[in-house]
Amino acid sequence: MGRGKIEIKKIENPTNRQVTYSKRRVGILKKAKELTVLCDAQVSLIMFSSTGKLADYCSPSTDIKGVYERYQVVTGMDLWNAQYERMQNTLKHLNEINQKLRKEIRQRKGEELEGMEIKELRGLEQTLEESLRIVRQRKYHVIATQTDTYKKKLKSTRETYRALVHELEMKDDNPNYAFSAENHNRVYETSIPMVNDCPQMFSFRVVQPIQPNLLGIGYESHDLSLA
Amino acid sequence: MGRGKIEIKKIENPTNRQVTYSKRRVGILKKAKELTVLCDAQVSLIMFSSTGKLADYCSPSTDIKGVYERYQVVTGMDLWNAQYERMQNTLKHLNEINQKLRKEIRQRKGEELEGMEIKELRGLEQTLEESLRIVRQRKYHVIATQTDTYKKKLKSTRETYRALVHELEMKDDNPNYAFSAENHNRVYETSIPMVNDCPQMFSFRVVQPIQPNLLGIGYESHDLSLA
DNA sequence: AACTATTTATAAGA
DNA sequence: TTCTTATAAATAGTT
Repeated sequence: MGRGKIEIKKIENPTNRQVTYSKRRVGILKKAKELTVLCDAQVSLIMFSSTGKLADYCSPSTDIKGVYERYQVVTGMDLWNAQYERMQNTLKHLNEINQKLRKEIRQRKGEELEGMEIKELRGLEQTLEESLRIVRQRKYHVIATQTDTYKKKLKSTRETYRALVHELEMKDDNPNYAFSAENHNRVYETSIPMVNDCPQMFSFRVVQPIQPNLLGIGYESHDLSLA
Repeated sequence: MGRGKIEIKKIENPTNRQVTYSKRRVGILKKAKELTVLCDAQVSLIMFSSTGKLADYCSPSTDIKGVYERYQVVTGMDLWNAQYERMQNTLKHLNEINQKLRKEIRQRKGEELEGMEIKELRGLEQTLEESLRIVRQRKYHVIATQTDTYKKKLKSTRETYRALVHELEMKDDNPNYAFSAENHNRVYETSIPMVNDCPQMFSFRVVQPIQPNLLGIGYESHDLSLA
């Protein structure tokens, strides 16, 4: 429909192609609109030119999303539902695991024991005894290790101190007195924080804290609710 | 372009509308194909007639999903990604929570204590002691309740028995002896299962089972790995 | 579904 | 790009 008939194949001249695209784009958009109005149809038309420019039309009775959803329903083609459902299932599965884990923790805490048989209660008691044994053992191990470390540090500090005192006595008549005094002071500064670092080391058998939940991370009441 | 010019407004006659739709549908599909070939464009055309019938075309260089995704990218319009990302985040969040729960359980079991300070270890020890106390208390409560129940049943059975023996003596000379004997037997049959139902009731202080994990549901090693 | 008079779209040129 | 215009193509009304 023009001055001459054209063959329907790619227009190689880019300028020509672009011009034809512009003209025909207007034409097809007009056709889409007319079809919508005349025939009460729903039409979605999306075009990308060879240069990547977008042009689109959608009947006013719907929108792109609506058209694609309807398309999915009619064709049975699956554009997103498979992935969506897969995620939904994973979510459900994760939630179930979550519930089981919480229940296990609650029972280990001694909550929610109502439904348990004697046999189960004895099993739970036993696992708790075992856990307690392991934790105590670990505690004593850590205490022993730390005590040992601090003893060594203390001994080393004492030796350094003695050496410096000795040095000081040797240089008592020396004019460089100030230099030795500096070292002297530094020894005391170094040893003080060692004691403050772990005050409970010297009282671990005396009093147990009264509050039940003094544990750090992992034992506070996390905000575990879902958004 | 026909015998007469028509106004672009809805064709009220349904037959006429359907005929026009059929003709124009063919026309616009042809236009879409020509545009694809001539101008090297990507075109997606989806139409629903007023009766709901679907007709569509898509350039062979792509597919519906591809066009749709490209459309999203170019327009910045968000059709599915928001929901998708929201789910992705929820999934991630749930996984993190599960990891924390697992860690708490492991620590309560006495595993993974390597990184813990003395203070934390003492807190854990304390909570385990408290849990153990509660579980024991509960166990004794259940045992006491059950023992009580069985004592009462036993007593009631004994009384029934005595009453029947009494009845038997009273009717000793009676010709209906067979009837009384039946009742007599039934009393024994009823009392036997009561003892078998709960054999551990009479031995709960004697021996603790050797296996550490005799607990029922909630304490087996669940398969908690994700699919 | 086919025909065809007419309208509409558009290729080529300006 | 836009306008013009000759011509091809689409299609409304008819059969």
